[in-house]
Amino acid sequence: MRASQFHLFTLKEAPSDAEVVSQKLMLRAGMIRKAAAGIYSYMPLGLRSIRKVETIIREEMDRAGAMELTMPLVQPAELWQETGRWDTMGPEMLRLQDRHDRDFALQPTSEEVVTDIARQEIKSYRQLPKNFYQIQTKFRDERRPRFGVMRGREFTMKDAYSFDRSKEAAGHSYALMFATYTRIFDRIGLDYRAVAADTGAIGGDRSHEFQVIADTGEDAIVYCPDSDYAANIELAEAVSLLEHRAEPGQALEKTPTPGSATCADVAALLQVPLATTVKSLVLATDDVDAKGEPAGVTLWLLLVRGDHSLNEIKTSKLDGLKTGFRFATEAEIDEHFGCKPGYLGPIGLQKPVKLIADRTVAHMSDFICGANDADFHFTGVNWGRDLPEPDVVADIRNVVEGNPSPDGKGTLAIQRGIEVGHVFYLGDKYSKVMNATFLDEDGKPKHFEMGCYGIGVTRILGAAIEQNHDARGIIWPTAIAPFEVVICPVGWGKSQAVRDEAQKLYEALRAQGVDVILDDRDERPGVMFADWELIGVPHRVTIGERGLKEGVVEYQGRREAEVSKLALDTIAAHLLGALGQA
RNA sequence: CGGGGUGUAGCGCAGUCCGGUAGCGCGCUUGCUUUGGGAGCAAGAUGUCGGGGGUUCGAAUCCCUCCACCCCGACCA
Repeated sequence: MRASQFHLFTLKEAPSDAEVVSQKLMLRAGMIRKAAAGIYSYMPLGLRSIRKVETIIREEMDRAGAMELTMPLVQPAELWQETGRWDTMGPEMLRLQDRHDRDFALQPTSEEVVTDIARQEIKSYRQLPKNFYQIQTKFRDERRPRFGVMRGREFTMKDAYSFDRSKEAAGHSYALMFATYTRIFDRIGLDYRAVAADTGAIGGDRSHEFQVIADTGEDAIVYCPDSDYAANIELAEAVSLLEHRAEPGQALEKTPTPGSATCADVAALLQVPLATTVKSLVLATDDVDAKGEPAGVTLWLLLVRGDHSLNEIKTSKLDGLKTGFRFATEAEIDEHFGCKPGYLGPIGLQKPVKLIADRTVAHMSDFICGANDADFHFTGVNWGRDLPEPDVVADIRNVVEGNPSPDGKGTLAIQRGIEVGHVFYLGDKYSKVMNATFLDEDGKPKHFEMGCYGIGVTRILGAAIEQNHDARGIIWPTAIAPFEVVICPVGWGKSQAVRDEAQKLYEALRAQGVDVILDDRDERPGVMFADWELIGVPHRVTIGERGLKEGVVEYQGRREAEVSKLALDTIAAHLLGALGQA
C-alpha cells in the first residue's frame, strides 16, 4: 500500500467528547469516526485491524471444527417471544416494526435464532456435536454507551453456539472452546487472563471470562500468584479472616460518636482499627401473596466488616433475595430501626428484620456497630451475649488484596481487566423452552446441551490500545496492527536515490508477504514520524540521502527509544526476522 | 432512568454575563521559500452560532420549548 493512495487522516487534537485513551487515539489516528453515541464508522485504517482480529478468530474457530454462518441482524419477535426474552430483555434490545407492523429486534445475541436452526436441521445424535459461529454486528441499546469502542451500542462480536447430545459431551465442547480462546488471545498478542465468572441471567454452572489486563478496565479480577485460582471479583470467594470467634473481652457499652456516620469516622474518632467495626446495610424485598398481590415488605440487615464492601452478585444468590432486592427507603429503615442511616445496627430493633452476617463478621468479637440511636455506637459487642446469632452466615463481601486464596495456596492479588471473551455452558435452558430435540441412540428425543461463546471483536481493539500506548500514540501488537512495517523516505520529492531504494525495499517486502506501507506523500520527516507513531505501526524504516551515502538505512521499533543504523542490503532480512519473532 | 454539564468552521476553543457587521489556533486551497522530528511568508475557501418559537428596530447573546452529545451514578451474557 502506498500512503498517497490510502486514506490517512490524523488529528493533532482529540474531539473533546472523547474520554478514554483508546477512544482518543483511535479518533486521532483516523481509525474510527463517531456517527452517534456508541455508534462508529470503521475507517479503512481501523478496518484493517478489525480484519486481522477476525482472521485469527476464523482460523482458530475453523481449526476447532466450528462452522461459520451468519444469522439475521433483524430477527422476528416470535422467536424471542418463545423464550420469553422479548419481555425480559428490556429496552436494551432495540425493537422495530416493518411496514406490516410486525415486530422485530436488532440482534443483541442469537441464541433464539441458532436454536431454531438446530431444531430444524439437526435430527439425529449422529449429527452431533456441532458448533456454529458468526462474526456479526450486534446492537445493544446501552443506557449509557461510553469509552468509545469499549462499550458501544453497535459492535462486532464473534458468537458461537455448541450443540451436544449430553452434558459430558457439552463439557468437551466447552473445554475445546476454552483452549481455542487461549490460542486466539495468544496469537493476538495481548496480556490477558482467563477467570471464573458469574453466569448472570443465563444460569448454568460453568463460565469463564477472558480479561485483557489494563488499569482502565471496568472489571476487577482476582487471582492467586501461587496457584491457578482466578475469578472475577463478582464471583471470587471471600473466606473468613478469623478462624474462630474469640471469647468476649469487653463489656457492651453505648458510646457517643457525634457526627460519625461512617465506619471510617467512628474508627478514627475512637482511635481503633477499621477492622474492629461492622457496617450495616439494609435491603428490602417486596413480598407477594399466593395471588401475586403485594403483601408487605421484608427488611434485611446485612453486616460486613467496616473495611469490606458488599458484593451484590453474591447477595442476590441468597435464599429470599434471589428474586430481586432493593436498598430500603429511609422511611422503611426508620420504621424498623427507629433511627436514620449512619447509626444502624443489629441491637435494639423496633421491628424484626432478617439478619445476615458475612463470614468474617460472624467470627468477630468485641466489635463496634451502630446503636440505632443517632450519634451513638455500641462497642464491645459480642454474638450470643449481646444479640442472638445471625439468621444466616454467608459470603456477601468482595475480596480484597491480600485475602487468603480460597484454594488455601497463598494470598489473593487484584488487577483491572477488560472483558474481551466469555465462554458459557448453557445446558438445556434454550433447547427446552424452544423444544429443540434430536433423536438419541435409544430412539428417544432429547434436548440439546448447549454452550455459547462470545468474543468482542471491536472491543479487542480498544483493549489492545488501553494496554499498549505511550505519549505518542498507539503501540499495536504486530498481529493486529493495520500495517506491519512503514517505510519513511526522507526527501521523496527531490531524491531519485531515495525513491529508488524505498521502492526497492517496498517491493522486496511485499514479495515476502509483509504488510508494508510506503509513505510516498512527500511529507517532512517530522510529519511522517508523528503520523506513524500515532497510528502505531510496529516497525519503521527511514531512508534518506544522508544514510544512503554510507549505505545504511535507519530502523526503529515502535517500542524502542533509539534508532539503529543497518546496512541497506540487510534491512529486509532484519525486518523479516523481527516479524518472524513477533 | 436520577443528578450535573456542553452545543459557535473538519478538530480544539474565544465571544454569551452587559443584544449592534461571527472570531482565534490547527487543518484545508493557491503561490513562493524551506526540507532529518508536527516549516516560514503571502493570498484564499469553509458557519442554517444544535432545531423551533418568542421579545426587540436588531438575537450566537435575553425568554420558552424540543433535540443531540458528554460526565457521575444506577444498569449490564
